[in-house]
Amino acid sequence: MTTIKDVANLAKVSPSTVSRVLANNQRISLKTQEKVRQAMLELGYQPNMIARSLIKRSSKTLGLVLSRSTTSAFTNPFFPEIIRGISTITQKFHYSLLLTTAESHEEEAKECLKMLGEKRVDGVLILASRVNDQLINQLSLNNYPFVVVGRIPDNTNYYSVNNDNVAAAYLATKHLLDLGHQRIAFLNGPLEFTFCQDRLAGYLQALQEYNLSPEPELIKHGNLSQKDGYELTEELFKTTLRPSAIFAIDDLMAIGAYQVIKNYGLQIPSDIAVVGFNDDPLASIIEPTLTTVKIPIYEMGATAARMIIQLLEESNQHPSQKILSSELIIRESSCKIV
Amino acid sequence: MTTIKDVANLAKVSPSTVSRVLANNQRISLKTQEKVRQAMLELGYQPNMIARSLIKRSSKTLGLVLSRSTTSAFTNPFFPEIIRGISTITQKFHYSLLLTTAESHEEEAKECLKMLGEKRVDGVLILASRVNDQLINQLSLNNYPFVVVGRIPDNTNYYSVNNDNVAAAYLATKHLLDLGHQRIAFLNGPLEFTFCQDRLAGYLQALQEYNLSPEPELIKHGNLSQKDGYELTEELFKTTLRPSAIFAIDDLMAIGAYQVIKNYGLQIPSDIAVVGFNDDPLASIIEPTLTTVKIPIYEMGATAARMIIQLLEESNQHPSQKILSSELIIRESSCKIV
DNA sequence: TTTTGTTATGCAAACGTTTCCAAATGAGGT
DNA sequence: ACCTCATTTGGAAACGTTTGCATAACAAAA
Repeated sequence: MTTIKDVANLAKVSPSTVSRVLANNQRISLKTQEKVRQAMLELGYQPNMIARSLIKRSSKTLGLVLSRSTTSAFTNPFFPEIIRGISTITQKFHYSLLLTTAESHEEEAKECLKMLGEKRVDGVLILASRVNDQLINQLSLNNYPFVVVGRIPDNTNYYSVNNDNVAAAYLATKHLLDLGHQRIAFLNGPLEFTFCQDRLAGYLQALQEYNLSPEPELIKHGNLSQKDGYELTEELFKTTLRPSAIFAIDDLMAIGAYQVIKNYGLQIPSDIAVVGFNDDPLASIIEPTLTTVKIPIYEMGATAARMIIQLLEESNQHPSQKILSSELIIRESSCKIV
Repeated sequence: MTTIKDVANLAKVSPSTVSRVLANNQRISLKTQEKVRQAMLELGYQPNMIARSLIKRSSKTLGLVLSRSTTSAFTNPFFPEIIRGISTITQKFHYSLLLTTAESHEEEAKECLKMLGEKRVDGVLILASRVNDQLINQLSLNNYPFVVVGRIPDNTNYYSVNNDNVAAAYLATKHLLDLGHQRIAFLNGPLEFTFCQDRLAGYLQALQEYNLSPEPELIKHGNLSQKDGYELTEELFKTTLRPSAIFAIDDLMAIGAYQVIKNYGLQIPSDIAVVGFNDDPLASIIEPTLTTVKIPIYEMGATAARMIIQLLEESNQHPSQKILSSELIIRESSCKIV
């Protein structure tokens, strides 16, 4: 391996000088700079980041743990997109990204704390927060730098990036109300996730604005899967009065609803309108194409990454919450019934 | 930060002893082991992996670069699945995974060599190999440990994991031939990818077995996208004699073909049968459901990870190629015409 | 020439581990 | 009690950097 000493020897200077050239230190004469650069080139020198990390007490690495449970990340386009957003920024700022997967939330927390404790990463990005998240507590207890993608309940005193779940769900519901629908079912996910709470809030807010009182039998909870979308819709269809529209908290659930609706020989949107969430690639391919809310996933990842890097590099930061806005994409599944 | 010295002080032993307890060295008396463990617990000690990496000359980290161009990784389920496979194994063997994204193949190569040169990672996993891959040459030139997921042209003298592309494409084509199809179009990807070459080979092999000579106008090349699937199928439909079946090298292309077929008012599979590749979640949702080849993506990732870890930890390894078999999943798009 | 001041460079310590080698400890045999 | 030998422990160097401090080099002022 070629080290800084080899370069120093070849350039006939001390290692310190080489180090300073590496750091673009101004107090090195142009002559020596040139000499050193030449030597580095000649030897194909690349600094050892491990050694640098040790003395700098910073690995210049961010941690990301993908939990299987987190919004069923693995079948979801969420996952690759957010990584792309994060990665673009980390690269731009010469950071690395350490990735771990976990099968459960407990494991996710464990991995997170381990990465930080072992000094492998300088900070972590947390995806999708829950109502009573021990991990968040532990992180702030240890003063570990972190940014969460999602909303943290109650306490706003953290760094976070989120999309406007309340507003988006409100808009989606309003869209259905404006089409004349009165009985709008809501297929929700587990309430332990704050985004599920928020989208429910948006849904309720829209109903209220139209002076409709929410009907408990129209609000169902399940996992964010096609299967649960299917089953919950079947339940809905067994109620006395069927809904005329379904708002699903995830496109996959909407797909599940599609299947039940078709099984019943009903037409979308004339018999039942459907709106999803996430703008899964599926949404524009399935028939009829699915109206859905498009979240700026890439941007959220990028923003979160920028935020934590800033937090790591500038001392005078204080907690901030960023909210990015989503967009309702209207497609066939909720077009006007002519 | 609590270091090994703090533990040593508290346990009234030397740092060396603590280190040995950490490494489960047998030559430490049970008494001291107990003392040290107690002290570690009390202080909540976690070893600094950076320091360890420096002296051990190993970061216990694997590198993975996802290139945008690589099989259009980002819209593809390939990407999350292979990461899951890799990550499961890295965790099991106490390795980490360093992830980078790149927008082009050149950038991918650059990032790869950088991670290795800077000693951030001990070895890398390369996805989807190309016909004339400079990266592979550079890696082996530098004696960097790597495993490729895919097939390397010509030279077999590397570590690799692949699925049985030739056999799988052969089987898929044969399946169509057995259904009585004679004019089977093949929507292929860029021939610079070895997997495209291999699947073409399988297709040709099946034709040959049925004494059919391949017709150039039935073999089209494009990118692995829905858009190109659409456009290539439109081209196909302008030929004198339309194909009676389409074999697409990727499900997304098959979806593109679906749209053209439907635009022409034709029925799948009665007018035209379609077979895809990859078993994208879409395949089982789209109507009619799509016959496709299911690749053991997770297993490929896991196998590749196991392979490189073995290569890193055991000195007496020599290059080996593993081939995992795929499975043809027959669905509505190619069922028997009754 | 000497002094002063600035600028460029080198020395050595430090980061938190691991591991070689030597020393201390203790048990068993005389 | 002493010696031998095996076992357990500690001291110190090493990994490849960065950086505070000191000094060398040199130009400008006296």
